[in-house]
Amino acid sequence: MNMKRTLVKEALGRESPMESILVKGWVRTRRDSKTFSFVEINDGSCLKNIQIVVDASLPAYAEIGKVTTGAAVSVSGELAASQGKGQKWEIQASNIEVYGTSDETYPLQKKGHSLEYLREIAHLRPRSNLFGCVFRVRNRLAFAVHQFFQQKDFIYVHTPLITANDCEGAGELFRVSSLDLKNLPRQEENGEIDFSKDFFARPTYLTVSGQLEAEIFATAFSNVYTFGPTFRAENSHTSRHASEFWMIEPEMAFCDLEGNMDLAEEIVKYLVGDILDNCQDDLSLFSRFVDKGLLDRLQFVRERPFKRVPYTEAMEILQKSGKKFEYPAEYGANLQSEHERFLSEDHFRCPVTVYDFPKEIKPFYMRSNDDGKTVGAMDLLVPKIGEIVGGSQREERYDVLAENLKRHGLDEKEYWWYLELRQYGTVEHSGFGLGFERMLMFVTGIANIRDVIPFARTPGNAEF
RNA sequence: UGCUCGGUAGCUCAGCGGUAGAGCAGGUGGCUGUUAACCACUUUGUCGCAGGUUCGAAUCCUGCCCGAGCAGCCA
Repeated sequence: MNMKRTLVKEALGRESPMESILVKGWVRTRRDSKTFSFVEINDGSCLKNIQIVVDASLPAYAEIGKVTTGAAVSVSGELAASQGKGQKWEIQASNIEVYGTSDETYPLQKKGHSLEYLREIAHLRPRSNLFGCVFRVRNRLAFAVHQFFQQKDFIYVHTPLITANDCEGAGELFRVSSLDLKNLPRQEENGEIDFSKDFFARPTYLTVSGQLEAEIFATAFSNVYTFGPTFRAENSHTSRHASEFWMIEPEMAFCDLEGNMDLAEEIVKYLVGDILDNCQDDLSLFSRFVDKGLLDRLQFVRERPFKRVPYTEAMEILQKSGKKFEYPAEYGANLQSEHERFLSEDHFRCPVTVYDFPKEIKPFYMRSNDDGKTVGAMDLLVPKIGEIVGGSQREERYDVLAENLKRHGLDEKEYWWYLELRQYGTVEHSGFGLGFERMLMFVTGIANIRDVIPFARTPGNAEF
């Protein structure tokens, strides 16, 4: 007979016992008694393990020595109310079969491990409690992103990962090439590398943003979003930067900066609320072991309105704060990490959207305001993490955009199609980038971006 | 890339000039409807690598490698 396997999540959520049940998973721990053993099994479907009672009178008990932490097993038996405290259900085993054994060298012993150590065993850490929670929440968060936009009839667009755009000013790029590094073709005139011989007949890179292409789709579908990987070759060693990360980039036609800020705040609240409603068990582990204030902060973010403040006013707040900053808060300067943290953690004590930044510190595509000094940019800052959203209203006026390209030293010809969007049926439009991993850090309380990515890519690290 | 901190048993860490320790994990025995089980006993080390100082270096110095934090860049 072929019995259907039941997931641990489903078994533990049962209202009634089951005469026969089959579960499969990995052994977390075993406790032996004289006449029976307790075995706890986890299959990743939820944080909790299911307790198996294996009586010494069973034929299979002869093999109980193989049922060690880390082993893959299959258990059949009866789902019954537990006689002990601590769990509602347990399985009285009639048979237990070991698929793959494990031994004392198994790196994930049933003791707390440091995050740094677990990072070094990225092939096994998903089997730990903490990372099980992280990646279940990651899954749910990705689902919620799509749900949010689909409910609003945004069109999901797949923008290219390989791009010829190298001058967005957004950090270093990874080059994509199929040229033989040991035998590079050279231009006769100047000896420089001849990229016309390369695969795409031009220099190409991994994308740092799908925004420009998303703008194309927004001027056809009105409301669109991208959700995919992006790449930055910056040599950053911080807890919030990775070389490969996922970004969510909505782009909306017929939408100004205010509508853009509305959407940014709405999605942050929505995602927080969705995780609060659907990942309670996982969140409870984070709030116990990672960040005691997590649940309060998430509730707060879901319920309370965010603050909104123009850049100029933000600078005044920083100047009047009397606080000594390493980098002085002066008009024309970028908001430093310490400034962002002061605004969201000390002054407003909630998420803050700063908008209307000096044009000198922002990219060419942002829309010039009538004051001639600022552009319609916005950053959404959250406590502990800082910038989680960065966006702007895009310059939709052909002449102004062409002038901006010139001012930034960029070649109009390279942006011919971007300019043509302003030549044919141009319209005000806006969008932003939401860092998926930063959102996940915010929602889980995990402090290091390397611990919310299954296999993190950072400078010098791409093993798994 | 700059500054700071760190690398000692499988893991977490103590030792900081006199020749290597604890807790946990593992092993053995006992006990128990147990639940990060408990009790007793017990195994384990190129002290990151390479030089140097010293009678003697895990300990001090130099270089290198690796990791972490902060800053810049940004999401």
